[in-house]
Amino acid sequence: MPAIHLTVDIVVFHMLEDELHVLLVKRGYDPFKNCWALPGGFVEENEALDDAVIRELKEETSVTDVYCEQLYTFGGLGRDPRHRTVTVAYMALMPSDKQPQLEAGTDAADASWFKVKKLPKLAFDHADIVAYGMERLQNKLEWTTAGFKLLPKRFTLTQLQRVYESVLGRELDKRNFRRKVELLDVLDPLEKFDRSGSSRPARLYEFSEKRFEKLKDKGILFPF
Amino acid sequence: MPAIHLTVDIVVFHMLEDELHVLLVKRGYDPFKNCWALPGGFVEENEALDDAVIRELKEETSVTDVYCEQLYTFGGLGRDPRHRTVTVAYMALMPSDKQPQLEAGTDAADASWFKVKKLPKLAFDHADIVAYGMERLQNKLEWTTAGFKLLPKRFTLTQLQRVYESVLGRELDKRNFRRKVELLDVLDPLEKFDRSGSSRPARLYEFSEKRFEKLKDKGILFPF
DNA sequence: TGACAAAGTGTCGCTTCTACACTAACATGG
DNA sequence: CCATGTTAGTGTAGAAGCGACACTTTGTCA
Repeated sequence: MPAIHLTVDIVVFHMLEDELHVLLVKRGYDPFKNCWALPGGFVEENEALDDAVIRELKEETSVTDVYCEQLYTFGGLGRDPRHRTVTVAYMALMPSDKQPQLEAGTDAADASWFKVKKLPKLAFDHADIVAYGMERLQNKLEWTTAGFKLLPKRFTLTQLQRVYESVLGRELDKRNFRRKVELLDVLDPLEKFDRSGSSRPARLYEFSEKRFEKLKDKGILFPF
Repeated sequence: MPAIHLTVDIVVFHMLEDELHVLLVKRGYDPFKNCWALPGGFVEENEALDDAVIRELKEETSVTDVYCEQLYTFGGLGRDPRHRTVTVAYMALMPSDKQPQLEAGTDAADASWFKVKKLPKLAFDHADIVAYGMERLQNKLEWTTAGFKLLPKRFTLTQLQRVYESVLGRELDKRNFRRKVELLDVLDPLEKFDRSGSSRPARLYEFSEKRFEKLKDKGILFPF
């Protein structure tokens, strides 16, 4: 059967200083040597696609247990100047309390986080892949709990709002946002406060999977 | 690089007698010989994924120019009992005025349409793929013009409503449905009527791509 | 020409969305 | 310890959209 090379590429999203970032690695080899690219690599013969993603993520960030989701498969001709390569793109949502150790992987000389607003030129068609990932993330934000997956276990409502603003690319009204969140009734308020700022401390919340399941059982859709 | 076989499989949707149907082919070879399966086949080395879909569709139905969209890539181990096979699933929307010539293709002994409500047992994980396609179609119906792509060029409002009902799997209120359609303002009413029934003839409409583009320019989302 | 069958048409109450401004609580520094 | 700065936290009113609901019109066919 035809010699088609199969890879996975991963758009890893992460909140840093209230802004959405994407993980990029600097390529150590040709093609596109020294160019920034998405983390990823070849799928092994006895490895499910999802497992390849988990493996690559671990190799590049030493992080496990993050939310992953398949985006799209890019299979045009001429994507890779050397071989016929088809790539299955994924996105991953890395909570901001996970501390990824950005390690130079086997085929990556360097790795770092870039604001989605200010990405460098990317190798292959990776700019398209990031754009697709952003679109998917924006959509998912509105009817799933994807937003919480970018936050630490305990977070303030303002932090949550910043996620939505940074992903959607526009400012939201504080009172409307909080009303919607309250109506959802999926957050457990804690008796703890975030005292890291230099003003009034904000209450911390936890996302409650249990309450969320109840909503789904009732057939209530996510109104974000 | 690893010997991974890459295929495409296509969920072809079609309206027959006001009901949503899916095209299936009876497999002529093992594995799953004589079992019903989705049309599809191997991707060739110098062929883009989208082109492979177009080719397969033409081979199985002799139909060209239908709307196609990638769904998801199924890449688990053990999908195919013989080789490691990854399949990129697509869906196609075939308008009900296209007359597909269901031809026995090279690897298909027989082909026919099945109601989505009454599918036979399917080969491989094709049942999962159809389910995924249905979900996608249901979602797209609500915020895109996918519904019109299953209809002939000229159609009645009742025909349009039947598409929505058959895809969504529930009945809709005639007046509410028509109000929404009217508000959308993307249909051109014709001075022609459908006289095929045995009662009051229904006005025919055409979907207007031009009007739809205007809506998008204004930033108005599709409220279906 | 009468019976049948599908086409076509409006309203009202309810829910949901957006726009909008002030007070409360804590930290910091003089 | 008090004044200042900064973010947290809170409610309402008007507009728009949604679902539920029944009857008249217009053609076909026997």
